[in-house]
Amino acid sequence: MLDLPPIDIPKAADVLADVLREQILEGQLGVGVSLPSERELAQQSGLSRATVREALLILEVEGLVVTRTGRNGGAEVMRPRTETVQRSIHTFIRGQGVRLESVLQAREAIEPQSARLAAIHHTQEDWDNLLACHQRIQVCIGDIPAFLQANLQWHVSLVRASHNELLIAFTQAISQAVYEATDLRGFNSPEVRQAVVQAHQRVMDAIENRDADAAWRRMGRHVGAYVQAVDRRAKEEAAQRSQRTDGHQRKTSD
Amino acid sequence: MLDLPPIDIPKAADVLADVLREQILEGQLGVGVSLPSERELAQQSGLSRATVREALLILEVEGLVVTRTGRNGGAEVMRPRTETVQRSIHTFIRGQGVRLESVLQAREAIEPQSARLAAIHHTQEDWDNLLACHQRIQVCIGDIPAFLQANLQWHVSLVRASHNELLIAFTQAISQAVYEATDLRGFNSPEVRQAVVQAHQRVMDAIENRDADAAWRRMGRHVGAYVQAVDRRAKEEAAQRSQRTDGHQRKTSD
DNA sequence: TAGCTATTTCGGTCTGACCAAATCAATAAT
DNA sequence: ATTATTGATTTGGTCAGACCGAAATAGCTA
Repeated sequence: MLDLPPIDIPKAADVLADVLREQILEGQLGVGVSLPSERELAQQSGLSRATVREALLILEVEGLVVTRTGRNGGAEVMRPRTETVQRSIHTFIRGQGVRLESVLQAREAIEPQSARLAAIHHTQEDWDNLLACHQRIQVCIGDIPAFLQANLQWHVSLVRASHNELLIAFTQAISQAVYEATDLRGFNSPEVRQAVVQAHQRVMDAIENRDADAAWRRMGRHVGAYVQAVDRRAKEEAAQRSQRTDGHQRKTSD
Repeated sequence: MLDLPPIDIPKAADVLADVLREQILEGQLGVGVSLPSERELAQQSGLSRATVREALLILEVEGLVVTRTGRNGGAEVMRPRTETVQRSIHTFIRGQGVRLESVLQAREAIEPQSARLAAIHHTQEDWDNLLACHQRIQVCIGDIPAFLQANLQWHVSLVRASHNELLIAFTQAISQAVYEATDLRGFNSPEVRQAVVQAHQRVMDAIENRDADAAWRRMGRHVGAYVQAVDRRAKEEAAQRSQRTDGHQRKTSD
């Protein structure tokens, strides 16, 4: 008796999407090139228009094409943008219920290296952006939500200066998650916010001097301090939940 | 004269996808729950079945549902898997033409932190997997492709031991890209491969002793050495390309 | 009871139609 | 001659209805 392993019949739309994706990634279909119209693709592939539409939709969700309507519309090949990766990571974090602790650990890995590379590769424009963010933070130091928003932008600006697309995509996704999960009360005290500004200043000094090691070290301390602060708050709240209000308050710093 | 800003008419399928996605991520539709059939969703939403199918396809590409055929089939809610993030990053790297240099820089950021966390959080099972990979590498040390494949698995096993889903997803995507872009000639000499094994051994010693700092430091040196080796090869080839065959050969070492 | 077949309920695919948006070309007004 | 207007054309977006194949269930038979 023949014992066949389970055979998977791929869907027609998936097959077509695979073919087109490969052609795009292989470079045979350059950025900006317009694919044939759906009706023509259907005729060429021998599939129905509905199936062709499914394949194109897959590529669109993957960020490989944009489709415009109207005459001379259709699917146009595009570069995958960082936003696509960002969306995917963000969905993963939400759907998987990734804890803030894990997100911060990833940030602890990525941002020091980003600072290091920024010190080496930053341009004048990068520096101007970073400086603008730094000043915006100081202006907003009294408005906690605005402060956090500006803080996020500072981190993104910094990693942009690294000119490493992967780190940029990772950081944007992670920063957004951190921002959304941040407990505002952690920034209640003005001293904490002032400490953040000073830490940023130290990192920026290193970057301006193109001192890669110092930038790396100081950024590591900065994000590390944040992790510890969150850790401390979590423990405090756990202690409060267990009703043992021992009455002594630790001071949050940096 | 009225001056209207351009208004965007969202596609029906996108709107439906947004609604369903939000319900899934919000937790109102738990993992494993089956959505109504396409025909029923069409009736409830007042849209056509084709539009409903489009919305479900979007969610499927995003890794939020799986759809099975047959009676009692349909779209079932699932957790986004690391594979989804992996695919997205992999597409980004290929489509954007991210240089190996940039990928290695990202790896340089992620893997030392992974080793650090692995030293802290690894279980017996993690350790067994890591050891198995380590031994497989030594068995395959004469077969360069198999060696590289086993090497990749060692790195993935290590980051798995960190129990940080984000770092795991990042590393899987990055390692795959590194593997695909690796120039086999860089591992021509047995000394290089032996050095890799020894570096792994040192990292594993630190992990076994739960020495987080040592694991972090040694992993940093290991991937840093890899970056430098690739750098050196790139410079050599650049020199060769510029026709200045100066006849003196540098020796590659880890 | 065990095993087989028919039925039912699904998604996957196809056909063909119509609508809305974007473009282009021909025409009319200045 | 140039500009404004208008209609035709192309193309994606949506819809309706049909059929097929896969999978679970119900019912029938041995």
